[in-house]
Amino acid sequence: MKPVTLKELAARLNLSVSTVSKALKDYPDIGTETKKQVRELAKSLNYKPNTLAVNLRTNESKTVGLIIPEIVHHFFSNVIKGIVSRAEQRGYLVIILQSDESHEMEKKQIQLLLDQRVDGIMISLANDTDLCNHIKEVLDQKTPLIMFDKVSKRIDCSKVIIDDRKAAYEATAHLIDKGCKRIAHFRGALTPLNSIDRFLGYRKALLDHGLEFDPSLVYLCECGDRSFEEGKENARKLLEDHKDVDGVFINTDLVAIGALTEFKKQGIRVPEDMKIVGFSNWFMSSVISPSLTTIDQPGFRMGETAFDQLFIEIETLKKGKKPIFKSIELETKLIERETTG
Amino acid sequence: MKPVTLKELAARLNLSVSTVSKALKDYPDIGTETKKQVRELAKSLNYKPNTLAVNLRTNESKTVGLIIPEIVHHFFSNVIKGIVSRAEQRGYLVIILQSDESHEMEKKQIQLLLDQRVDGIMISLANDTDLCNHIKEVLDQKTPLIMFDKVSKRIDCSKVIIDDRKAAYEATAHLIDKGCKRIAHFRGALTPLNSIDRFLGYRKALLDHGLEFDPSLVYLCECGDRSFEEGKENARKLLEDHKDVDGVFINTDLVAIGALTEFKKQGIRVPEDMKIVGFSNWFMSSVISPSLTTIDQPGFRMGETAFDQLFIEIETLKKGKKPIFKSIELETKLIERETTG
DNA sequence: AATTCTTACGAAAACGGTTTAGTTTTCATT
DNA sequence: AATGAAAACTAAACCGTTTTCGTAAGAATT
Repeated sequence: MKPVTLKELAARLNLSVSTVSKALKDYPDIGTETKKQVRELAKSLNYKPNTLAVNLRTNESKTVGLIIPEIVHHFFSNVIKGIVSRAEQRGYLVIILQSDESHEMEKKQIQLLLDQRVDGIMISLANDTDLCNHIKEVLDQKTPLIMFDKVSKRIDCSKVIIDDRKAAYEATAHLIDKGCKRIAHFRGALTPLNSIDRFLGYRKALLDHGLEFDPSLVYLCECGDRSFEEGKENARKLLEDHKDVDGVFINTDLVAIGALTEFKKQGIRVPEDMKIVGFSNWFMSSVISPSLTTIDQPGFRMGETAFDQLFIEIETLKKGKKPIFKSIELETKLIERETTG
Repeated sequence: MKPVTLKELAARLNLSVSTVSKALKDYPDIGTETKKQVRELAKSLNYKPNTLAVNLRTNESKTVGLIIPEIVHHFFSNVIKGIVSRAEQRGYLVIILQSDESHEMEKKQIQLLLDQRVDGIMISLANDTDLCNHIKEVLDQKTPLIMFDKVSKRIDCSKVIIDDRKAAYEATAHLIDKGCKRIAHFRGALTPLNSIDRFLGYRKALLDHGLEFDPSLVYLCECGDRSFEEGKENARKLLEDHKDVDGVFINTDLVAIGALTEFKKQGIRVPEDMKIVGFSNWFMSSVISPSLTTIDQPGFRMGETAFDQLFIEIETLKKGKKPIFKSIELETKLIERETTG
């Protein structure tokens, strides 16, 4: 019941292991008749090369690693899907690890992947990661690395991102276009580059359009498990603090939907009295009523792009060349729906 | 810049490769002084055993495969999370593949995983899978296999499931308890065992409680991408066809939320005029208004359990024993909320 | 007839560990 | 002095491929 090996094929055909190996790989120095025999026997015995041996010999594992902060998350699961689908096309397998937004975990997992000799690593950083020494080690080992979504400026590697600042600018400008005069912002956590940039885009849009930037109109939310509740709470506070607000740009759709729920509950008419723009284009956003205007954040495509770039770098490295690091910026798109109708 | 090998350590210490190997693995026949030296050098040179070589020699890869129909799915991403977390604790890595609900894909991916020599496989079947020859091959190769959620009776292996029939019975009985006299059911696709069992549980509950089973009250939905819309459509049809229905048990929360949305839109009061029970306990269900009564389907725990069982079987097999196949049934729980309040 | 070219195959090293089966040295036992 | 056992180490096989470097036989060239 042992799996068939080259050795066994060779023995049965009275050939050497090397001849059999070459025959199967279509080397030019093997006779056509021999090749035919070898192939037939291989097929009939259902021979499959032992990947473990091939990996050792060729020094590549045909697997890549993926580290994300949280698996159960609409955006990230789309990223996973994009990566997995592209990897499969190229004959690569994907190992997934979840950092749980913990810097310590991230460190361990990078070690795990390096120990496993993966051919490349893709990572979206945990919120609490700012020191990136553990990441540097990846580059030291010449293992190709792609950062996506939550990246660090301090690391010299390829990145796949969106222009959060520009997208947020567009979202806010859209509210202004639609006639909003006093626009609030529910921002994300303080450390991630993402939410900082979205905040900056929001502020710049205000100033560029001659509106005052009022820090008291900026509300914080962690955007974790309690996103929906945070949206409601922030909406409640906003209505208490500021009667004159007529628009709000919100860091994440789920928070936005929470806020929308609260607005409706309190009898605020959306979009007449209050316009809302979210971020991420979660599928529920198109389905609720009123449907949510939002920024489309292309998770699936980000995954695809990240893997494609990783693949390029793996191939380049195999040829002994030095890969060129790229920062790829994916287009976001404002999706106009009823909350700004 | 080459990674450090045993050979190099041996050369530096004037020892043989085998001594170094044993020293690092704490064999009893190596002197304490030698062990100390070896370990110190290994640490200072940052020696890491080459997993590829270890894998070949020990004939295990310390990786397991996971095949699911769809990654971007709340239930499955919870399963993934459960599996990944448990695997990591045990020093295993998880390779993820998505079958896209396609039997053909499933076949290819199983081959991929077997070729990769994973130590075990976990799978939730695609909807269109009924012939399971491709699965049999896994067992032929003595690769441990766990089926979860969508399983097949035809395969003799360990399974992790819930009692869909019982859960559906409980859901329906709850509606009856709350005074419903005429209860509809939005069922899932026709082939998966899951939705069949939920349907059967629904019917049995009706009959056991002296209510008539009326096939025209059963509506079909695919429960794919269009779930929400399907919920709305089915709700619309239901209201047209049957004025007297006062309760509905729905195959999936997302469909239920769609239906709820439609009911509200048409001025049907929930729960006064219409009571609803969903299935899966999606996080949105607790957050919408009125919040949705549902059956909690423990995705995370299912993932954990599936891996735990896989781990047991891998270990058993390593010892040369034959694993005992178990069918593990996880508890579901009725979560009472406002739609049956 | 001697030389060179092809053609078709095989031997063996290599990948980097693990493990079995020795081997040598030392020391205690009879 | 002969025997035995324990301690500490090594040689070598092995896992299953890949690939380099030969080599033998026959064909073609001079």
